[in-house]
Parts: sequence; structure tokens; C-alpha cells
Amino acid sequence: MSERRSRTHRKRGYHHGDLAEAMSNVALKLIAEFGPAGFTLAEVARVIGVSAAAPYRHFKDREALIAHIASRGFEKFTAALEQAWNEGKPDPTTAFMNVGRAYLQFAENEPAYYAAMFEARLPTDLQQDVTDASTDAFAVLRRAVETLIADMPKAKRPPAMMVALHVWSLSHGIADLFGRNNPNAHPIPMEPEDLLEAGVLIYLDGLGLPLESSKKG
Amino acid sequence: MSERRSRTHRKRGYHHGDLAEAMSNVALKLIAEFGPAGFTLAEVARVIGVSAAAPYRHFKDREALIAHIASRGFEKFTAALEQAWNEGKPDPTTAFMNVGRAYLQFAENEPAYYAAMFEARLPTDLQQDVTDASTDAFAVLRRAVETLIADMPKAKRPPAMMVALHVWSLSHGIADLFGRNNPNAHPIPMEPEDLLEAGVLIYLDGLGLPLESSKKG
DNA sequence: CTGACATGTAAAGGGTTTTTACATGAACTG
DNA sequence: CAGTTCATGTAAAAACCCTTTACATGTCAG
Repeated sequence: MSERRSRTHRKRGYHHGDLAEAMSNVALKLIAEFGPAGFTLAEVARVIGVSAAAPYRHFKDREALIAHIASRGFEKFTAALEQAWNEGKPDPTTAFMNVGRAYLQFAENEPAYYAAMFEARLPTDLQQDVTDASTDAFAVLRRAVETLIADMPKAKRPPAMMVALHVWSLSHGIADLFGRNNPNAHPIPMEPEDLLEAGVLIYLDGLGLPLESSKKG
Repeated sequence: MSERRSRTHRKRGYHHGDLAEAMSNVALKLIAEFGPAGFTLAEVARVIGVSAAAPYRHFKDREALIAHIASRGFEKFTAALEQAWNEGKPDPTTAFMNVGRAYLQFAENEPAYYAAMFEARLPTDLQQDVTDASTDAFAVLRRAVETLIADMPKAKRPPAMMVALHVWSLSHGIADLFGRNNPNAHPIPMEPEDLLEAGVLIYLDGLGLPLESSKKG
């Protein structure tokens, strides 16, 4: 990948070398500043310093580029959650909290990806592709929940799907309302990460999950 | 209000009668379909059947109109939550659940207002106005929480602010991800309202709040 | 070396938004 | 009820931009 790029990158004459990649990068910057609806392919071309028609060789239109970015974003997101989960080590509860932190950190560190993933208004077919790409990310969370509640007695064990939806929703809500260092967001008296951690701990307690601290203690 | 409108509405000649109101209504329809970034003042004018320059008599630009709609939306939202809370009757827990339902119902019944309120990307000064307008709505939730936890022993009582933030975030997360009958959202095996209710009940249980059913029952 | 294909350019076509100068008529005043 | 005023709408022009089409370039395979 970078091989081909460096090879063609040497001579920057008529051909750019890796315009598609450059477009993604520029679009990410524009999305971060103006949102998924706040840029055009012509503007991307201008920033890169290429003719206005060039982008159309690589993406059918603006929405195709956004969909591409959103899908790539979900891949990175999935990887980040997976790494945070780390197969449930050192223990499921701690690992689960790490997943929550990773969720918010992704939204903060990659606000443009996050916006493309959750904030874009795409036509049905493209949006479906993006939604499909999100499946893997949700699966990470769901499997983590399954591990987390595996030790509970069957009678008291909640549906993993429901728990995953609750945690996903709370995480997304916090990210959207208070994360992504939005300068105009409502000020809150704690860090988003801590707000999420507290919320999840209370919720897990409400589920009757024996937490590590009180279990092993 | 409707008095003046009906009076001037009779003759529909050169002057429209209440163009500002008509603009809000048309913009809401366009926002519902294409999002806050998906329309222009010229398009609004065209739909209404008025010249392209007319809107500028009433709003400085597109963003001013969105900000106006967002602020009006928060007023309606506040009223809806207040009515659902109904001074904590019949009992705080039930009333609190009603607030949660009202939250999601507002997002479903008024998706355009909701989008303008939470999804718009406005310049700092306008966004600040909208954020200010949201304060009253959050205050309703916060006061409800205060009532809800008032009976808890002081030592076990959580900060009302934190609880309100958790519930707000969960509500918004569910609304954004699964509410607003988005045809491409991830399918989930329950209604958003029920998902929220279950989540809040579990959370309140985790807080150690004595729920009505187990308290009075 | 040569031909074919991917990639980029130039320029034109089509559409749109916003501004400016002017027109209209509703409401007040006497 | 006539005259004046001012908010409100129109028309037209200026500016901007996106997208497409026909053409140019350079890379790579044979």
C-alpha cells in the first residue's frame, strides 16, 4: 500500500499518486470542522491542489466518499474496541470498562470518523453498507457483555443483547452530548469517561452483577 | 397570534401574511427529510411560492433560521417533559418513567425539531443561544431526579446532577441510534421506549433507589 | 518501443444563492 | 377617507459552484 504510494509519489507531475487516499484525509479534516454535510468534492480537490474533476475518477460523488470514510471508521472503531477488551483480561469487569473508555476516546480522537459513522445522512443503499460495517463493532460489545454476565445464575441473567444496547446507547449519548470537545456543549462537572464509567457501574450493579471489587475483595 | 395571521391571511396578494412562520414550517419538513444541513433559504422560498429574496427579510441566513427552530424546539421539549413529569404524580418513579417516554416520543414525533436541536452545526454565537435554550429542559429532568432521590438516606444519595446526566445521555443515545424511525438503523428486538424504561429501571435499582413496586407493593 | 488504460486537465453547461434597487400595500394619522 | 410611511415582497443581476464532456498525459504490459 505505502509501497505503491511511495513509488508513484516520487514524481508529482501530472498524476497525483494516491488521490483517493489524499481525498479521504482532506475530507476527514473538513468533516471535523464542518460536519459530514459541510464539504464538497470540489473543495476537497481545491485543497489538494488538483483539478475539480479529478475526484470523480475515484468516487462517484460526495456521498460515496463519506460512506467509504464511515466504513473505514467502523473498521478502526472495531479494532479499538477489540484491543480494549483484550479478551476480557485482566478480568471481565475491568476489560468492559476499558471498552467504554475506548469508545469515548475514539469519539474524541477521531471526531471526523465518528461524525461520518453516526451523523451522515446517506441514501438508503450507502447507509445500509455503513450500517452493515457497524455490525462488527457492536458484536465486540455484545460478546464482551456475554462474557461479563456468563457467571450469573441463569434465572437472574439478563439478555446480552439488551445490556449491549443499553451500554452502547449510554456511550453514544455521552459522546454525542458531552464528548468530542464541542466548545458549546453543556459544561459538566466531570470528564465524559468518568461519567460513563460511573453510569455503567451503577447499571451493572442494578443488574445484580457481582463486581470484581466486591467479589474477589 | 392566530388572530393576526387569519386577519392578514385572507388576502394572499403581494404580501404573504406570516412568512416567518411559513418558513419555519417548511424548514421543519425539509429538515425532517434531509437534515439540518439539507436545505437552503432559496429552497424554502420556492416551496412557499415566494421570491428567493423574501426570506432574507425575516432571517439573516439559513443558520439563523435553524437556530430559531432549535430554540423553539427546546421550548416545546421543555413543555413536553414538564407535562410528563406532572409534578411527580402519581408517584415520582412513575412520573420519572413518563418523562423518559416523553423524551423519546418527542424525538419520534418531532424529528425535525430534534435534529435542529441536537444535530445542527451552528456558528459559536448561535449555538450558544441554543445551548442556553436547552438549560430549561435539562432543569426539568434534574428537578425530577431530585424529587426521585429525595427520600434516600443522605449517605447513599447520589449527586442529582450525575443521575440526570446519565438519564439524559441514555435517552439521547437511544433516540439518536434507534428512535426517529430511521429506516437504516440497526434493528433491535424491542421498542425504544421499552429499551429506555428497562435501562432506567436497572440503573435506578443500581442506585439503590427503592422502586414503587417493591416499596408499596 | 508501442498501444491501451488509468488518471488528470480544461472548459463549458447548468444550476443556485445572495444582494441591490425598486414596487406594493397595510396600517396609522389627522 | 386620503395621504404618508414602513415593513414586506419582487425582479434582475452578480457571484459562486458543481458536474460533465472531450481531450491530454503518463504508466505499464507485452
